Amino acid sequence: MLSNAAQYAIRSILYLALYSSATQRIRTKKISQDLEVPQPFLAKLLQRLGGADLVSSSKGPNGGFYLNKTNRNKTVWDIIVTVDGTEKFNQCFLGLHTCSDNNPCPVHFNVSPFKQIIKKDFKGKTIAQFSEEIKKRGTVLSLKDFDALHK
Amino acid sequence: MLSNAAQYAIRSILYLALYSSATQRIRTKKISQDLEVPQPFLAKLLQRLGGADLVSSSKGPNGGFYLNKTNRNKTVWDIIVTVDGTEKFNQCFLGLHTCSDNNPCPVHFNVSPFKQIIKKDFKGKTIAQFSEEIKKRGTVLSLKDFDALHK
DNA sequence: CAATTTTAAGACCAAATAGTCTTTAATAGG
DNA sequence: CCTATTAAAGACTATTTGGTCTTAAAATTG
Repeated sequence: MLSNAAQYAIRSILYLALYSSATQRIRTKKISQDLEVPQPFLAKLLQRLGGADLVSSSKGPNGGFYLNKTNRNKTVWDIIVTVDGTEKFNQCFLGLHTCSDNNPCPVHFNVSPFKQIIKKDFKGKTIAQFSEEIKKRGTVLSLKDFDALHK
Repeated sequence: MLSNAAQYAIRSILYLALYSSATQRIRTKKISQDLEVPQPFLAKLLQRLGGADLVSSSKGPNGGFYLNKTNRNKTVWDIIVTVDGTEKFNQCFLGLHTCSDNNPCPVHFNVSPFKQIIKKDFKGKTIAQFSEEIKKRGTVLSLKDFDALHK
């Protein structure tokens, strides 16, 4: 459903929400290792996310990426929109352009309600809230892949 | 979520379920026009579906594609598996290979239950049952795009 | 059995996504 | 102010998916 890029983006931003701050910046090398994502690809992606004001960065020694206040008030939906656009997410499961509640395809009501709920979830919660939730639920619910690795 | 090919495949097979029989075969040209799908692409796709025993065909004048008894007892899930494989469908929303109920990613419980329900729906109903349902619900619920076009 | 119509098969081309590499610019620290 | 370190920028390559085209083979009809 999401592109690799969007998946990487969401995971990176949640990672930065958990572990970075304006004074504790994180280099792409470390992020890519912890998230098991190709480093050059991630670098370019974070660059894009920077342009969309979803992450912050600074160059030079002790530079790297982090999230500021503004960044933390974005949503997962913002990330998806920036990286993949809305089209793929909203499109009919069978690819019919005319599909809607009034004019549904044969699987519309099997699929559509769920997509609405997921979308609402992703729109309604900020990155900050999301990361609080991850912390609260502990390691079981956390980004296991890199939580374990992070020191 | 599904590839174009899988979407075309599902729509084509439901179309054949509604309008074809062993004596009433349908040519790729007609199918592609009614479904608004590129004809050569569809031809190749139907060829593959034939190999997987999801559709039947015969060559020559008055030839074309149709569904036999066996074909009609397949499920939408069978189509998805044949065309796209199971991987994409079962994979974690954020792309984590370790993600599971025991070891969930941050969005696992937002997404996973829905996928299970959808999958169960698609596994549990035969093409024959599906097409009955489409007929029963009338044109409103039907494959509008081609239902309107089909004479 | 010849002509025509249709799928079968497979080589081919195009576009999107995924991923790499190299050069430049900014910044911190000695 | 020089050097090292980091992101920014953009050109480049690879892989996958989507889609086309051409030739062969099967079946029907006269």
